[in-house]
Amino acid sequence: MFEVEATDFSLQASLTSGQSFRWQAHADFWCGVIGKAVVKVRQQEGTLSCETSDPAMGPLEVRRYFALDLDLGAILESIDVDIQIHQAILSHRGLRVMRQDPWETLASFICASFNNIKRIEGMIGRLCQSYGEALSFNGFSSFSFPHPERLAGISERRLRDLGLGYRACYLRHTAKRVADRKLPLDQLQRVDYETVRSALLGCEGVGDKVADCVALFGFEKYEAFPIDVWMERAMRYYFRHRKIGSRQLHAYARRHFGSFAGYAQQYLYHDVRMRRGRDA
DNA sequence: CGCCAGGTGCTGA
DNA sequence: TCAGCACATGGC
Repeated sequence: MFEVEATDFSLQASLTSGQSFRWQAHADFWCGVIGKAVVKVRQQEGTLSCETSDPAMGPLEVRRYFALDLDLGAILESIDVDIQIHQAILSHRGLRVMRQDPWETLASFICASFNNIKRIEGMIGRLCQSYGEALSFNGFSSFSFPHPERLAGISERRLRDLGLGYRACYLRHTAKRVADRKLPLDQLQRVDYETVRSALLGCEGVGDKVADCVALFGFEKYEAFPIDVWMERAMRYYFRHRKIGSRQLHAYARRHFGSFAGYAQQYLYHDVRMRRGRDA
């Protein structure tokens, strides 16, 4: 058991804002998996109390995962440029874009396309249960996210049996590309947004939106601005009646919000979803 | 039952 | 370049 100082942070908002799919809420804590570590986290005001199955998962790693090292105040100030985003910031202050594993993020958001969060969680849960490593900790059992090498060897049929639908072949194809190092995820860590984005677009099942999600949640590319159906709703605020292409919508968002547009996106996304009732 | 969900790929103009 | 369409599945 260890504690991590976490000021200007909302565990609840961060974990319910649709960036991750594997954390489960309990009475007064959250349970999830980071890498190979089962992690129990409880937030009491400015402190996170953590318990974990893996000694390699310490305060530094938790701090990194939840991006507690970033100056959220400065980021929010930079994107606080209109009334809509201002309201979203007031409502969800403390929401942070987490630093998730690139492969898990890529695989997860391929599954997320044209789908709802409830079902995405179910699909990914079954994927981990079937092909991940069993993990346990204090009565909690869970699974690691399966490696690309493992998923590359699973037939499309088996993946479809998990309920992945037509995404099964996309996931299999992408797992192969990563396993064969045609898509070297570890080398993408320090290249710029456009390079990450175009590399990801080479995968089947990865279009503009998925590439932006992976760039933002898996590669810390804060200028990425994923636009899904919820974000299109939020963006109507800026373009009332004018019909506008998604390409221009994207360009506008990046100009309007600046280099942390991805943070603005996450606040707006969470806000519009909370208002209109979760999931459909 | 019809509609919707953190879209993408393919086709034809 | 862009609209129109098919694609699986489960919750509401």
